Amino acid sequence: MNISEFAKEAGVSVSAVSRYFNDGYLSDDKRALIEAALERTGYMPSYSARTIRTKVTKLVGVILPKLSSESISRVTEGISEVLSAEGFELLLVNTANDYKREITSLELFRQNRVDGVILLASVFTDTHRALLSKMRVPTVIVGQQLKGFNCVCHNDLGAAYSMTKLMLDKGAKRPAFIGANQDDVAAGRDRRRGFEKAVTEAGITVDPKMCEIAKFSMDSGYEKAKLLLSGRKKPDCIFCATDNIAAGVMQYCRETDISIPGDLMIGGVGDSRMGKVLYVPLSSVHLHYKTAGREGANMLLSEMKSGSEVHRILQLEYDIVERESTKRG
Amino acid sequence: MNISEFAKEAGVSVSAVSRYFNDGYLSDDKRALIEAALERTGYMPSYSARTIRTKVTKLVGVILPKLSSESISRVTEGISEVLSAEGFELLLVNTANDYKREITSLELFRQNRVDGVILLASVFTDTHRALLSKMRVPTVIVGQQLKGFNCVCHNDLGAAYSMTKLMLDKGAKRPAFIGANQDDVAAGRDRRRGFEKAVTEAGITVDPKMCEIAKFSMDSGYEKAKLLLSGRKKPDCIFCATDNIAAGVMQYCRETDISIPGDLMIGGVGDSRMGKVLYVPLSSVHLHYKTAGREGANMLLSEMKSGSEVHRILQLEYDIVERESTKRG
DNA sequence: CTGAAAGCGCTAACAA
DNA sequence: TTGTTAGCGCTTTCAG
Repeated sequence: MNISEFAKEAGVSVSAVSRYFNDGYLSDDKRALIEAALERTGYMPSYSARTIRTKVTKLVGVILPKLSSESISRVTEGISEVLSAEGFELLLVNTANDYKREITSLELFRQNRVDGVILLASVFTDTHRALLSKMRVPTVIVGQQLKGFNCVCHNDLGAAYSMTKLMLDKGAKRPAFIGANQDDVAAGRDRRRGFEKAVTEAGITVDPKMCEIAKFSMDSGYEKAKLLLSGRKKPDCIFCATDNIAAGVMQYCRETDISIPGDLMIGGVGDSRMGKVLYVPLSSVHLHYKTAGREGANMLLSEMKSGSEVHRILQLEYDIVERESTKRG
Repeated sequence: MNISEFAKEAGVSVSAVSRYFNDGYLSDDKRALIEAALERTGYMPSYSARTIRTKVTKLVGVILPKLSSESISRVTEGISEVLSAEGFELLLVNTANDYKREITSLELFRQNRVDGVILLASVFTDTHRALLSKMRVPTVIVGQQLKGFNCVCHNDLGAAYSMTKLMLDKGAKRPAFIGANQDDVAAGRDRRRGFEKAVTEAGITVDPKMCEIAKFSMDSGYEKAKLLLSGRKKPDCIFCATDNIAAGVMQYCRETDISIPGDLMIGGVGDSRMGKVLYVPLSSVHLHYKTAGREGANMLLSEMKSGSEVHRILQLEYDIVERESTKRG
């Protein structure tokens, strides 16, 4: 059933029906007539027909690298909360860590189909940048800071610095690092820099042999821990760029009877649910993921309303959460 | 730029352009002309205009109760994997455990906007059922079994039965249960029935005082564990309807020095990542969440293709994963 | 193989 | 307030 059939059924004109659904002027009689017919028929206007006229889709494209990650799903939850309150739906693209799909989705969203885009990417290539600057819909990047674009990000450097400093202040002398892909500026590069800053400030020289790069997984953390802890110079603390990596390290320590925090302190980032229930509860840095999602959505919302081209960067702070894994002395 | 402007730019007719994008007949010359113009202009056809004619949105609505749950995100990942391979995008609605939003989203999807719907709900009311039978687009329910509708579900009863039996076979005599909301047929009712079946079969009478209902959270598991373990009749094993609940129980045991599995065996359901790294690794039942998502998507796909009205129910089996928390003798 | 033209269902300008 | 009507950008007959 379309609007004119429905109008006939209701005994009113098409414009009356259109006005009913668009807060237009309408007398109470007509309104009642329409509501009665609505009850009878269950008519609903077609979104696409509306979109073709108004150019408004009430859809926001969300591009993310994976779904089954605690941090990403928290961000998405924040996004969803704010946008759905404003009547937007999420058009979700899970790129499964495939850069190409990030590009094709951006391409897909570039022209039409959505009113705005939120991008949660880990690595930005030149292709990303080129495409992003050609976007014709408002776009916000969450979780990374990219000059010249709207971003909501975390203070990754500060988070890593504080966590490392915490362990150093407790007397650690041989700090080690297990980080993430350095092409990922936030979780990779900045967290490494934070670690290095704290170490250097403590008057210790950063030893490249004490630094490993892992994948975002427990297994990878386990492997890197084995590498670091079976060398001759043994670390007395390990800063891990994510809680997942830290959990892997802990697994290894458990199997090899390395006592935590006695022999080795461990610190992570992300304050995941898992960290709290590990066999030694994990000290970590709480990052405000859900808030990042909310703020990203708010930024997008105001961008969509104003249509302005001012770029803004919002950096969220962090909280140190100390648990047993660093509780020495 | 619209199709006719673009056609002019390319020096071909509107229909040629349309055919280019729709695998229609087209000579190589025109094809080349169009591709050249595409390069120049970056033109992309409008989805809504296409939809208004073809009635095809290439969108699937996915309704879920929350995002930040390991099981749900794994299901969603499976859905996304299959559907995106077929060129569909996901229109995601996070109802935040609000039944009303489930209803309004179903309502929203009922008529148009999406080509199909996948529903991950925990509780079905009469309103759900009424709305579901009025859906005009193919719909599949994942994670629950609802008579008369397309479902992909788990063998929740069997999973609970096997986990409980495992503990009973190891000599447990005073089994306890911490379950979920009984209105949730899968995670609530069926898992309870599975527990009861195993207990009864072992010649033990199910003691209602040994059964508690928790929320889907660690904290709630902790509280219920306190209740069960501070009574005078102390359980020697607890079957928990979810790993999260089990993690809470374990927290309590750790604080009160109850030894696992010596004093108490614990079994969960879901085989979450967390279970593996708990201070006592948790025995659990692996449910094939990602597969459930994939199969749900496949079912929807074939439903959308055939337009048939045959209802199918697919039940996936489970795997027991035994870890330390039940390793006795 | 090609192009002209008739809609798809809706909104909004315009005239009443 | 109301109703009529001209498009929005596209697909798809239909006649060539």
